[in-house]
Amino acid sequence: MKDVAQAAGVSLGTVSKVMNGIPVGEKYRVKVEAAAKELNYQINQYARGLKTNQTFAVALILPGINHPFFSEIAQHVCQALTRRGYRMLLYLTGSSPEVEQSCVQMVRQNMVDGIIGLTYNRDLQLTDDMPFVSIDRHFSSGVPCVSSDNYGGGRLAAEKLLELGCRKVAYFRNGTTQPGEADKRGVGFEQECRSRDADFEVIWLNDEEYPMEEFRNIIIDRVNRGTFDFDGIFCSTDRLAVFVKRVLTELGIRVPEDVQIIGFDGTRRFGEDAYVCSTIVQPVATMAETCVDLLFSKDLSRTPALVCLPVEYAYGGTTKE
Amino acid sequence: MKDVAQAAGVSLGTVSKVMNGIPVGEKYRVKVEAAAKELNYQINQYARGLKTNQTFAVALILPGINHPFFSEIAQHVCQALTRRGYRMLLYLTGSSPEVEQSCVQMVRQNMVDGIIGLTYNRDLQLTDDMPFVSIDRHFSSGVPCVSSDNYGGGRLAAEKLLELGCRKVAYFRNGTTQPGEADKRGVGFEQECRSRDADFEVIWLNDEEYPMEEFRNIIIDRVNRGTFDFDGIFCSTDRLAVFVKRVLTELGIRVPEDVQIIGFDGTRRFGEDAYVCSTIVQPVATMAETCVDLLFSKDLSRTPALVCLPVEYAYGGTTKE
DNA sequence: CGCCTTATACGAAACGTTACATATTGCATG
DNA sequence: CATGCAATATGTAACGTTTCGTATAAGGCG
Repeated sequence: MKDVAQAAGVSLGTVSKVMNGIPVGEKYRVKVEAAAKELNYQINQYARGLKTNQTFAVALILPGINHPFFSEIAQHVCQALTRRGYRMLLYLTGSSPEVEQSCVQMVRQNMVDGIIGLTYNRDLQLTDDMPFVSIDRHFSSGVPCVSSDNYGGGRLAAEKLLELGCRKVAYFRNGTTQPGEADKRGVGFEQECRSRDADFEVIWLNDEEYPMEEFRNIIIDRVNRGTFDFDGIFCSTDRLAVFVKRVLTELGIRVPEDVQIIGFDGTRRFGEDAYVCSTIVQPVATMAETCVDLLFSKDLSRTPALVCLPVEYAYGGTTKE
Repeated sequence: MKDVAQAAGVSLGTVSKVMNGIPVGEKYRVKVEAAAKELNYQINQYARGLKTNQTFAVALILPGINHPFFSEIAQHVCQALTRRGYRMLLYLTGSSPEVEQSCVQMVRQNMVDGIIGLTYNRDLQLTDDMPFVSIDRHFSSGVPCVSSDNYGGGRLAAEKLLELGCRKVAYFRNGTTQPGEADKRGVGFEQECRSRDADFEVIWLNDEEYPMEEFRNIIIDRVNRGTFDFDGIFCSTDRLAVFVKRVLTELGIRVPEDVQIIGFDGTRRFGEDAYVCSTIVQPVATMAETCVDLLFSKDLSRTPALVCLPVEYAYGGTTKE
């Protein structure tokens, strides 16, 4: 910058103004721009960040990125940020609370302007001076949380299964014991079943103790005992739904003729528009963009604490319709 | 840091040393560490970066992240970087040369310590002072390129198809006209066919002009004319392979009984270990880690210009075995 | 006990910006 | 033509680190 100033015969302050688009005398601006191009000058964001405490960077914290749901979130968050001239730091935690905490730590050091996080650590210490938007997890304090309508999705799943003729339905759930918005899927499902006086059961395996494979044993066990009397299953994720479908098929139980299955997420087949199973579709793109919007809303404290985006049902072959 | 120094009754230099793990008198170290914890001191990476020109950040440039191949790359690169105490900036280009160039630009401003890029822009201007490792694209200058053994993969595909009994095989390719390492898939395929005196044909659609859907028209057209005489197809990507399989199935052509198909990448079904099609598997994890290794190798100029990682064939239902 | 050597903490300068107070310019007015 | 005022460029002091030359303390030896 010093070189540019010298080459253009102006002061540093003037160069600074030009680089920031602050109005400056026409002839000066031209000279500075010429000199900058000539010298291939690149502004040093680290010096700027040091001075302004603005870094034009946002951190995205995710458990991983190998799941379509996560990678879609990342994709849309990244695009939304780029559109606003921001860049994205990606942190992958593997769902480990410790790693999650250390991310927040790192993120503070790196002085990003904000964080968007899909975390599981219930005691995550976030500094109140750091804009934070959470996905699928409602923190106590004034951190906004965006999620899809998990409760409504649960109800919708029950409604669909029952309207498609199921007599006894089940909710299969795996995942962490850490409380999150996703819990409401089960709540909605139960309530809808109750209000319809329908027979239902909940089978919940937390994956701290059991791998998803454990569902296989449970199913086989109940089949053997003759207590596998469901004709409709709502699974907490598409991943689980696909797995359950496979197990049932292996056992000679037909899907969807004998048992109908609905998943949650809206995961599509690779290279196709079709869904991997009948499912409750989360509006991932909208969720991601809402996160970014929220992060940039001027007054974070006066912002809605919980943004709940609408879900919809989609047919994917594991239900009759 | 000033506060910490004051609280500990030492100078800034001493605090700096403690924070960087440089040996310092025991009693000083203890006092400084206590004060730092007390004041919840966080080092300011921007100030440090300004001074040292080391940012402990690496940029990963990808076309997008919605494709399993890309997201796996991102996942492993991120993990490898984290393991080394680095963080990752993610840039998504959508395969646009302009965006790719502007990424390099941004990346220079942000003063990352290096770039790993999967780019298509053949005239990408990279500064020679910036460590750059390329995936699947061999630049002229001293930028190392890591890719899987595309040539060998092409030969392997031909070998497999022919050994599984195919009499006339084809290479279906879509993608950019921009030259890249992936071109060698076709070269290897052709050579293996020639050396076996086998009948083969190449159908290449660049997606600047045609969407992948165009393959449907070509296939239908040839079926109608009676010139669809292949019994083995090697597709440049799994994506294309899956598509072609679907088209053939729609036309009543059985896969793999009538036509066997091999793809490229090693994409797995969602939630299963199985591959989406019979395929040549790229060692994505190794590729990603090699990129990071290369980026950190002391003397980038004396580093191999092209690292070629072994591929392997995997059965995925679209071949007889 | 004093001097010299070695080790180690100190202090100031610098990294590349921005922002504010000050100086300069240009222009209109009396 | 001098004066005053507005507009605009200049110069300088930070921002929070690291680094390096200098000063100080500690320890060993004569």
